Amino acid sequence: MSRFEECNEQAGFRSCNIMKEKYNFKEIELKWQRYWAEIKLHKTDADASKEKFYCLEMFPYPSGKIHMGHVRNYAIGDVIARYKKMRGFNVLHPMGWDAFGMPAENAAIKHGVHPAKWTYENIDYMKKQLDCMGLSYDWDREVSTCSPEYYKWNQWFFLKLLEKGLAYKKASFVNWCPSCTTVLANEQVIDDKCWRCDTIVIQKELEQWFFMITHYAEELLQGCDELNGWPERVVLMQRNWIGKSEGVEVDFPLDGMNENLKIFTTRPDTLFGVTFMCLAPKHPLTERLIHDKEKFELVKAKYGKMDEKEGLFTGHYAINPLTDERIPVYIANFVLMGYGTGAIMSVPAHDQRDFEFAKEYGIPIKVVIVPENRSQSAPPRADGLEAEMTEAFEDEGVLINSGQFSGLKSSEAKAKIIKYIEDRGMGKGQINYKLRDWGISRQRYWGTPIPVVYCKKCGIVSVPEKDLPVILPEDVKFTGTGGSPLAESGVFLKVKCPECGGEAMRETDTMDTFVDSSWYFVAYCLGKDSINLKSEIKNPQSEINHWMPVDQYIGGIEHAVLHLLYSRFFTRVMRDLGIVDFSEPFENLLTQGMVCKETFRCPEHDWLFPEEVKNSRCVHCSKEVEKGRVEKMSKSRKNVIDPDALINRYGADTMRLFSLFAAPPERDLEWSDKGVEGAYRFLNKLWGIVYKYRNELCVMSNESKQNIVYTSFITRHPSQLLRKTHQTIKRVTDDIEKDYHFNTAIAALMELANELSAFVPEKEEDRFAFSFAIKNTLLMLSPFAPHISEELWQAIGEKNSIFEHPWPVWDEVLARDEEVELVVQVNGKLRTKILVPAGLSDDDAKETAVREPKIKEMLNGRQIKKIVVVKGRLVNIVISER
RNA sequence: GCCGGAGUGGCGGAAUUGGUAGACGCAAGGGACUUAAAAUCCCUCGCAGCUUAGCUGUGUACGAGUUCGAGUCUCGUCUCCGGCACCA
Repeated sequence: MSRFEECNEQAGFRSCNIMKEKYNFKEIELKWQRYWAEIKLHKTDADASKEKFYCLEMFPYPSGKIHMGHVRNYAIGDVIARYKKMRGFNVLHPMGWDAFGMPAENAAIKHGVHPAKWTYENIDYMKKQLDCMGLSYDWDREVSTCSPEYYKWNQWFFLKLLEKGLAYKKASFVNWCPSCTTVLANEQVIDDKCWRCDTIVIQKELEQWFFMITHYAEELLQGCDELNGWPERVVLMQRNWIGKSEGVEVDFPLDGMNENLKIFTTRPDTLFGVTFMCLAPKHPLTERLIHDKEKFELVKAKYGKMDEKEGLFTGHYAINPLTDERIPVYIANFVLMGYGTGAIMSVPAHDQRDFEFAKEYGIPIKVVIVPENRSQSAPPRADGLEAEMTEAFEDEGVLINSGQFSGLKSSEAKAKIIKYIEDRGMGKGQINYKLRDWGISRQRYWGTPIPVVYCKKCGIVSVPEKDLPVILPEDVKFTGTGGSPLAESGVFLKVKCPECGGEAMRETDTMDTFVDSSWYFVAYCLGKDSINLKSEIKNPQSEINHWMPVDQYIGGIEHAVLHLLYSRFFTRVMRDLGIVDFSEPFENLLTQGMVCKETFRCPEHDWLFPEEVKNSRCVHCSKEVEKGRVEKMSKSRKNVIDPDALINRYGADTMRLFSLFAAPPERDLEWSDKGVEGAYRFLNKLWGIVYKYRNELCVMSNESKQNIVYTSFITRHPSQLLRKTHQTIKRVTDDIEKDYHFNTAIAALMELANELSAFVPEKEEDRFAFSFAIKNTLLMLSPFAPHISEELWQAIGEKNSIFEHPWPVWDEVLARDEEVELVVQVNGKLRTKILVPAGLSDDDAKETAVREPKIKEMLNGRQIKKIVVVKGRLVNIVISER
């Protein structure tokens, strides 16, 4: 007795084998979910005899309930996981919870419930929801980032980074959300607003912990070349975010002061065109240079305002080291302190911002670059000063008015000028990145405590490894009035210094939750209760190295920069710690599109839920509703569909099928209630076909167990249905393999089902073909709609789980059509189609086409210039015009 | 502004990579079954015209081009969506 049969017997799952007429999804979905759990169908262990496949979907934040975005994400992942399993891979398919975060704390403030309680209750509920979807997770590997067993390792990473000098503390201006009373990363600020609550973000100076991601900037950039399995646009966004630019740092001596002004430029070829210098308002030298305090405050206030250029002449001059010219020094609001040196050389002729500034303040504009082919326009003035320009010339070209470098092309000149500068000690070549170090401090409770203490005597002391985890205290009040709640906790705050034993205070900030999600994918490899990264260092039997990298990662495009970049950074840190032996965590990435729906708005009641609209009128006031555009489903617009309601009404299989059928995974999906009905109809139709022939199919299925008889039989009796089945296997397999185009795969299955429902098996070979077609339809449908496939599989007399059965293979010969439609064109225009035997030679095709009466008539009296044949498809006869 | 991506029926979307445009689904219209409705099944379905068993034009945002042949390739224009945005 097989393992499955045993389980069946015990659990009684297959004891009642009488098929019902009606498709009762509620009954069968529950039945199979229980069955799969019982036999631990989805449990995975490392198995050297099979090729591994790590299928991972981005884990959710346990906000309370799953939404359609999750449904789509996890349906896609589940199809891939189940398909790969049937293809013989040993598939790792885990799920967990990105469980730290602000909503839990907000709930605590609002409702007085502890974040832990709130979070774990949400996890319980959402886990049930995921199970109701029939997802094939190995729950034995579930992780929750808010558990001390997990966040201990965040703290461990922190200590390792601190040891390596890759974690440090500095005072810095941070993006501060007054509403969330916390710090935000640059990436969390969108259009000057908080990504979560849309409040305007202000600048505030705080002591912050940073991870030195810039240490890996170049490597993270180079690594982009290897991300062949990622969507190009995501790779591009990563590259842009890192933002490498090559140039030179040049020292401009300040006239009459024993001081240099260091600037960075990517255009050393324009150095002869410098007519002023600009400093950022926060540049360390500004305080010493300015006289007009009042005006300075104005400029400072306009820092970061994009629309206005505001400057202040300091009265000081710098010396251009190449020309010895005296250059006026300004303070300007548009110069950023955070990039380069915080000071720039300004070349108004060749930089639009400088140009606008120069016009405003009456500064000369000196042209030093001309287009390479500038013979047609007027020659530049000898002094290079240009009054007539209307905009800067920012392209590269040929140098003029540039001393010994005049006449050179920009590219050559850049190299030569950099060398000239370096040789004379005026500066040096320099590479800058836009990428900033990662500020990880958050003034919040519900996150990983940062494991350091502050001792009056010893200063910053890290918590010894043996004392990890530093656990979040329970005695915390959630008032919502600013600052870190941990600072209020008596038990937590006071601590003995690990070094001197004296009085010390704990760090009260917690870590950005992006730390949690930067390594969770390796935690799954180790399993729920055995996360121990330290023992993974140089471990020859490493489970992590066995399963990683992730073969297919699936998630939303919103993580194109943040999460993915941090994960790539952490993977390199883990590599340098000896935990992993690779650099890129995600081999292939699929970014699924958003789930969208039209919006409804009532003149009186504002946004309406779909169920609040009846016949285009508001159910509350009967006013006509305004139909808005199709937008991403969001609670604020109320254009949402509740997965629970959908499962209740149509079942998980229908919900999965529709969300996979309506659009290819990477594209946005527009929700359609009618479309869902279509998916439901399809499943009902299939149910009806199997029900109608259930008795014959059972007999067939048993007979077909004698494989040899079966195969030789169908080979001797090819039929249209058999051919269609083989063609469908080919199409579905190709569609899944080629970029996971599930929508067309499902369309092919619908076609086959249409053929099945029209088919009336009469002769014995018909019944064989029919049985074969049904079996394969179910096998191919099973990753998409697992419950109904498993149920019908049982109904046709199969004894084992359908997911134990390998994915079907097609036979090229049997898939081949006997007759093909030959398109006949005359001068590229379709004139007729004729049915011809497959494999017709080109000459025969030509002859057949020319002999066709209609074509013959058209050719009458004209000269055939040539005939193009596309084998088995088309004949194009090119004739002379009349 | 810069960098990407996209534009195909009433709608969601197909089209073997240069070879029948509109697969599959939805909606719509007609019919069958039914006392009736729902469900189900069958038929029609890009647009226009005609001498209407059919035929002829025309059609993949717009305009050119390459080719025997273009939704697909090239150039130009427009529109929409995303990312970055004073990065020197």
